[in-house]
This record gives sequence, C-alpha cells and structure tokens, in this order.
Amino acid sequence: MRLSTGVEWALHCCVSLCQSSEPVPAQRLAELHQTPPSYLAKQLQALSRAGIVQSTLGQVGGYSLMRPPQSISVLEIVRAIDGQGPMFRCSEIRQRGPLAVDPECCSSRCAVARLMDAAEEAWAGVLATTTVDDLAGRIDEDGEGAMGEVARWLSRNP
Amino acid sequence: MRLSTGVEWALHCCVSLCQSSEPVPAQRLAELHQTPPSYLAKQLQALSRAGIVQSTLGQVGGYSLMRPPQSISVLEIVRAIDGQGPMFRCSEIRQRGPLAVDPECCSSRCAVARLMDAAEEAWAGVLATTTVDDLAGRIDEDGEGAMGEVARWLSRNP
DNA sequence: GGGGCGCTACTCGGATACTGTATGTCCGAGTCGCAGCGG
DNA sequence: CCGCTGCGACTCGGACATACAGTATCCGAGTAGCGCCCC
Repeated sequence: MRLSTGVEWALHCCVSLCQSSEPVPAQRLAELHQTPPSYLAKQLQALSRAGIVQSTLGQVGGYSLMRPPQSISVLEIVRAIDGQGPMFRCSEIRQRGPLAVDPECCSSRCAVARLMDAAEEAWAGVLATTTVDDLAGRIDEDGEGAMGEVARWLSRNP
Repeated sequence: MRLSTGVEWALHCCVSLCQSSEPVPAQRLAELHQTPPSYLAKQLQALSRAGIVQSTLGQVGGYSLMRPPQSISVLEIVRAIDGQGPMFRCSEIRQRGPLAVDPECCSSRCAVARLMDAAEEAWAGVLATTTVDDLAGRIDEDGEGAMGEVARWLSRNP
C-alpha cells in the first residue's frame, strides 16, 4: 500500500501554482521541481480532469488553479492522482467456501470491510481538513519565505 | 494506493485460527475461504515471520495463533502482509531544482510529508486499537454464531 | 495608419513502451505419527 | 506386552513464473500571439 510518486509532485505543483496568477506550463513546473516533464504532464492532466486545475492552450498557456487555494483540499488532489476507489476492497469471503453465508444476509458490509472503511475515513479526514493554502503556509514557515521565492521565480521569464 | 488482496485473507485466517486450539494446515484454511492454497501459504509465511502465527511441522501440523487474539492488533497483520514502510515516501523535492533548499536546513520533515504522516497515523490508530478478538466478535454478531460454525468445521475431520 | 489574415511557436492531450510490484505456482527440506519388529 | 526403529505421508519454506499497475515517453491536435500584407 504505497502512494503514487505523482501524488507528491501534484501536491507541490498545486502549492506552487497558487503563487502565480498567470498560467504556468508543465515544462516550467517540471523544471522547478526537477521531475520528468512528460510524466508530470500526465499528473497535471489528471488534476485537470478532476477540475482542480485549469489548462490554457496557446503560446502563453499552461496550468492554473481553478479555485482559490483555500477551497482545494489535499484529499481532492490525492484522489485525483491516486484514484477514487477505496484502499480496501472486500471480496466477500464470507459468501464463499463450505460455510458460505446466504447472500441475502449480507445487506450490510463485512465486519472486516467496515473496520477498514473506518480507518480510511480517519485517514481521509486528516487530508480533507487541510487545504492547499494551509500547506503553502506551512512550507513558507519552514523555509522562511520560500513561497515568495517561488512566486518570483515563476513570474521571471526563463 | 491499494491494499494487497492477501491482507483480507490474512485477517480472515487469523479470525478463523482463534477458533481452533489445534494447528490448522494452510490447505484447510484455503479450502475454508476458497482461496488459492499456494498463495495463501505465502501470506501465512509472512505472518509466521512477523511472529503472529506459529507454524507446526509434521503430519498434524499447521498454523496456530502465537498469542491470545486479544493481544493481536489488526495493524500488526496489515503491516506483516503489506510491509512496514510508510505509504507516503518523501523524495525531498524541496532540495532539488533551481530553488533547492540548503540540505542542512532540512532537519525536520517536509510539510507535505508531515501531513501525510499524520494522516497515516490516524489510519493506523484505528487499526491498532482493534484486535483479532474484536473482529471475531463482530463477525459472530453479524452472522448469528458464524464463529461457532467455523470452530466446528475446523475441528471436524475432512 | 488601421484592419484582416496567415504563419509560427507554443501549449495540452491522449496513445504508446517499459519497469517494478503484486499475484500465483511449484518443488524441495524437515518433522511427526504410525506400523512393524525385536526383546 | 513394551520399547525401539524405520518408513511414509504430511507439513512448511523459499525459489521460480506470470499479470497487472505504476512509471516514463513520445508525437499529434489545437490555440493564441505576432508579423505581414492589403486597403
């Protein structure tokens, strides 16, 4: 059970994007984070499909946040990259084998699945209550104005 | 970020095992849950390495719980099958690229990693506070004495 | 000089290879129980 | 009748294939800006 590498990149990209009012090309984001440009593009496309970032075509196009960073939760980004499905998928073992339970008795989920769901909900809760803006603030505190540098670097022409 | 299929099987196996005082062969557990015997054996071996179950060799050998089911947490089992590593692995993006932060300023973890760690801790907390015994109890409630049937089936000779 | 048009350069987007992990399978090493034999 | 010994069958354990998802890459479709030409 490992999170995709792209999740980390996507999070950093969103944090970086909220420092720029103008669209930033994927190429430039890849340069900033020193990641494979083509692969990062894939992640950004996923964010675009999820309605988190907006893509602009053309010569001065690129990606920009679709909504204010206070209204974008970390969970949204993780789900967009990693997929919507639950981490635990019950295969209904109880309905198989010599002691198979009658299917019509299985209206409620298996106890194992219920526990796993509860755990995942706790996990998701932490991520849902943190926004991109929160994250940017924390990174800025850690790095003593690191976000300002990012903003300057993004606005600077290559 | 998907949990291994083996996690589900391992959990059900542990629940079943606490219904039998005598060792149960992997073959028989596979029959009970209708799973690939060889693959299930792999999971049981992992549980054995983790010190959760005890393996007994010989003609009437098999697997049995090494400790009372009240002292085995679900988290232990999940970790044994799925691996100990954290689900989020920080690649220290902040130390790369044109705005690389000085490595000696990175004594504390990245803000993104801290958040992910917190989320995982919340997840693990739920699983750590639930034991195999709890799980068996819940399954028994759901299935109206399902555990008793399992105990009877396991003690019955094939 | 102003407006329209075409070109170019740049962007994203999806279709396409490759790699690593999860899944699934197999056969060998080891051990216990039982039967047979001897005392 | 009791104890020892050998055999056999059953067990686990790790080494070996396969399938799928994550990783990485590329090229085509589309658009906006800019320069040029015409009026």
